[in-house]
Amino acid sequence: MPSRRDLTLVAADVGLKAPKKKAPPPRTRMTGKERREQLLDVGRSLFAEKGYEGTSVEEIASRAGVSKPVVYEHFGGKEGLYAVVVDREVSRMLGTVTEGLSGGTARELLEQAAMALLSYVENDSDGFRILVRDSPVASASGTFASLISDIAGQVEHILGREFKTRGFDPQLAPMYSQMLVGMVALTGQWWLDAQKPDREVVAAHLVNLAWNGLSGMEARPRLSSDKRDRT
Amino acid sequence: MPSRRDLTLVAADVGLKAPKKKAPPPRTRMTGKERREQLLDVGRSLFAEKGYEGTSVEEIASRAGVSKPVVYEHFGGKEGLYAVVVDREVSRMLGTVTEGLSGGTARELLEQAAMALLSYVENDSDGFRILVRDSPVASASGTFASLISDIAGQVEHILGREFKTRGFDPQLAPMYSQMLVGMVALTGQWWLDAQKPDREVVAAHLVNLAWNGLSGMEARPRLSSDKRDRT
DNA sequence: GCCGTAGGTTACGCTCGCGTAGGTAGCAGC
DNA sequence: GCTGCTACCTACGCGAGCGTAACCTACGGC
Repeated sequence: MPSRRDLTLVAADVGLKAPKKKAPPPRTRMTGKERREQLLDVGRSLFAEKGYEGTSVEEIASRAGVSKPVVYEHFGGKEGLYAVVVDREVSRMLGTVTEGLSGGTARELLEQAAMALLSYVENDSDGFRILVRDSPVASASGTFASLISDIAGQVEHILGREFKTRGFDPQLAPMYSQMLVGMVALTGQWWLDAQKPDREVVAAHLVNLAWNGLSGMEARPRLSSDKRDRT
Repeated sequence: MPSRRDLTLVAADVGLKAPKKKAPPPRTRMTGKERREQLLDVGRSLFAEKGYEGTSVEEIASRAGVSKPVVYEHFGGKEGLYAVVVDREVSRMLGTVTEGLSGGTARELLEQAAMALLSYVENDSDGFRILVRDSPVASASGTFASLISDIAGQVEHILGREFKTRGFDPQLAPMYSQMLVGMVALTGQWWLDAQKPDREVVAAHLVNLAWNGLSGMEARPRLSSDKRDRT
């Protein structure tokens, strides 16, 4: 038996790789941390593309240029990896949004939130896709609650406060949170597909509907932070 | 047709034990049509509960009190069954909504649509759950488009017309469709979970936000068709 | 009463994908 | 140069689940 394993490193990249879109993995040796991050990246991308169940551990490993046990070494399994990916993505999204809020009037806050959220969608579209999809077992087990629905729960508090000062029943905040989040979420998905209008334009229209309602909609809405003239 | 069939029919309706989880299979013999309908019912319920991939053909068959090949006989496979279930559900939903529209002002149409949609959610919650979930391979293949997003496309036309008469750019109709549909869809999901307010109340608030916007919201909105006093 | 057919069954083959056992290559540090 | 640790590998066990082949059975027509 030839024990010169380093040759396999050379031979590997020409290898009989999986179907189509495959780049020759350089088969590098990384530190634990590096590999872990890389696996998270690869996993995020694949989960976004094919969903949790549609993604196999083997594919993740192969895309990362390693073999399955490496994944199990780091995350204990598919669900472990997924959990970390989702957790990171949730906080990344919430971070992006809360960071984007600089205060001001309610209307301004709304605009800022819309812009921040669309930024997240644009910059981290894979993450957004994952959040929008239903979770692996969560949706199967017992009550039906998507990740976004959970996230909408986070909005309750902000909205609840605003409701109170405006004299509305704060008990209704959850419901309105769902409405607003649903509005943004589906629009975000649609926007990802047909990337037609710029982020600012989408945000302006989003705010237009949410703030003015159908009855008071402006034909060419603009964000208050925006100086340009747009459709 | 006078027949001993009747006996099996009597036994058959015992087989329509949709609500509960498991029961000893009564092992009835049905006609092709009956079995087909039953399988569709069972399939709908299971797909709603566990999603497409989470549901096995075996489980469908067993829940219907038959063996697997029966399913293949009728639908050619899991995907075939799913396709029929989805197709029926889409048209059932669209039917419910369009039926609920009796015309009038834009505002009235909106109210009617909201009420009709919530009726659908209430009466056919399994179907709604399926529509809200992502499709089997559709989401995996190429571009990302959920069923609801497709449905939102149907709304474009109605909205487009309204936009034209109101002097808005009808090119923007798709975007606003997504917003409105997303709003209703997520609210519907949330409502299924915590069945808190009555349908009329949810509809009233839905219309409140969609029509008046956050800036002009009423604290205790009512549908114009509603005579009662509500929160 | 016989028999065709609709409705159904049991029993398999096969693939995919999860998770694991057990071994190998390089890079410390003494 | 041996020891040992970290990163990584090949190779398998195994169950779930799709789909099929082949056989069974009761009912209703003639």
